[in-house]
Amino acid sequence: MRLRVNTRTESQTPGRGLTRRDERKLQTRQALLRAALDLSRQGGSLASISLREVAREAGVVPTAFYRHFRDMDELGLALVDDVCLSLRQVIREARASALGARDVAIQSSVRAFVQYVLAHDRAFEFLTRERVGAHPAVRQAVAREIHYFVGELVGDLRAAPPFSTMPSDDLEMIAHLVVHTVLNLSADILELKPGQRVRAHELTARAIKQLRLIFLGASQWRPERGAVEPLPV
Amino acid sequence: MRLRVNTRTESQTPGRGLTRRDERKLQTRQALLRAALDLSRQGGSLASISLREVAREAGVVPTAFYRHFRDMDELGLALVDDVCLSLRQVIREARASALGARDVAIQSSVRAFVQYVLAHDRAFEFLTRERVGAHPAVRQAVAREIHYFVGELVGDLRAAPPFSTMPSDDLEMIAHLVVHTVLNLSADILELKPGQRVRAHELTARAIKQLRLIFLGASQWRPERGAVEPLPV
DNA sequence: CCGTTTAGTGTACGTCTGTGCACCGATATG
DNA sequence: CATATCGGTGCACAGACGTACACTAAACGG
Repeated sequence: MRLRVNTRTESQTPGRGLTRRDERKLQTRQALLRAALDLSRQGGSLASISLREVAREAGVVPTAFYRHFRDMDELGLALVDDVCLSLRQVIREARASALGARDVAIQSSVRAFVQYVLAHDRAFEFLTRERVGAHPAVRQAVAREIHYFVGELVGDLRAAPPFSTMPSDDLEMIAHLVVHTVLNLSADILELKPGQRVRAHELTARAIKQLRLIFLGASQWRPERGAVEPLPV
Repeated sequence: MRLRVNTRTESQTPGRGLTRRDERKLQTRQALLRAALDLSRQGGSLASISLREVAREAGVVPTAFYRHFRDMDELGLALVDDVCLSLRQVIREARASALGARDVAIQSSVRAFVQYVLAHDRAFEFLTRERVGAHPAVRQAVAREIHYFVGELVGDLRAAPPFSTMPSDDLEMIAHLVVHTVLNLSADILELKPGQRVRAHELTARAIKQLRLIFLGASQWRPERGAVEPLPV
């Protein structure tokens, strides 16, 4: 049963816009993506859910799946793109507000981040899981996204006093550490059952301390001593 | 076709020893565990392999599986125990040798760790993956193991000068950061294709720097400034 | 020695899976 | 307005899955 919305041939998006068919197609495509996201949440991972389940959840017959994706692998990649796209927006805002005074900024932006994680829990859960999940291509896509994000943080840091004179290697090393500390916080928080807000606060407090410690170390960091000899083996 | 090894009724393990049956059983039990480990490696995760696959790989008929485990979930838990047991030994040695001079110890013990990871790649790969895998019980088991390990590191650190006077909270916060930095290194290295030793060295060097930075921060850490106010929300 | 126990076998089932194919009907297009 | 396009449907199939059951034979304990 499908409602006929409008019989008039109105092309609300004049020249380059989507046709009604394209619009419909995009709609079920996103229904499939959403279904996969939801199922992979309760099912544990992408690898443990089936094409048929996804189609069923999306309200579509199994074979219709192929009009959008070749297989579950391809859907996985699309899902990474989709999730990361909507997340970048959100992260960019957080970054923007974190460029103030150092010490107080750590606390406030970590808290903002935690709020983002809780608000977009399905997305973060998906990423943390598929980062080490079964599909190599999906893993790489997530890794690329994280790398990209580390790069952005490097850019941000370079603007601040202690980092402006630092070699790129060291800067990236620090950004990498920061990002993974935060991702780790995210994973820990998402592991909690819905009721445990107290525990979430403990975890957040710990992460804040960890970041403070990292920035404390960074302020004392002397690049030249950081040289590491090659492996003797 | 099975060889009859010995017709004599010899009880080589006199009183408390295993009977021949128990011995046989334990043997196929470990064949099942090994099969699951191998398959979960190439298949991507425990969740994406089947009971039948495991049985096949172990060289037994599917229904024989039930003589050892109720289902794949239970095997997963057993596998965590098994893998962690054999790993603790190895880690304990690494810990023991890391209690020397601080700065040089970081470098050498990280390198030792990397060697351990490469030598026990199947085990580490399994743990990194199932840490955020599909089975909640398995996830918790891995988390418990990591927590246990953090505790051990706390004990080690307490022996050294800058940490002996530090509150337990802060000490645990630092140990947690160290452990996860190292786990992260492990995950990154295992993601590499077999041929990329150069890249492995880069990753190791970065992790060494990160740990140096952490310990640098730790040496400057003032506990009283670390207080974090409760969430306003 | 003889009866009991039990790890592993073989067969059999119902269910679910991915996917090929022919088809429909709404939409787009010349 | 006639025609071509194409997202979604329905059916069919072979194969893999988990698991129940009856069974065999080797090792056990009295």
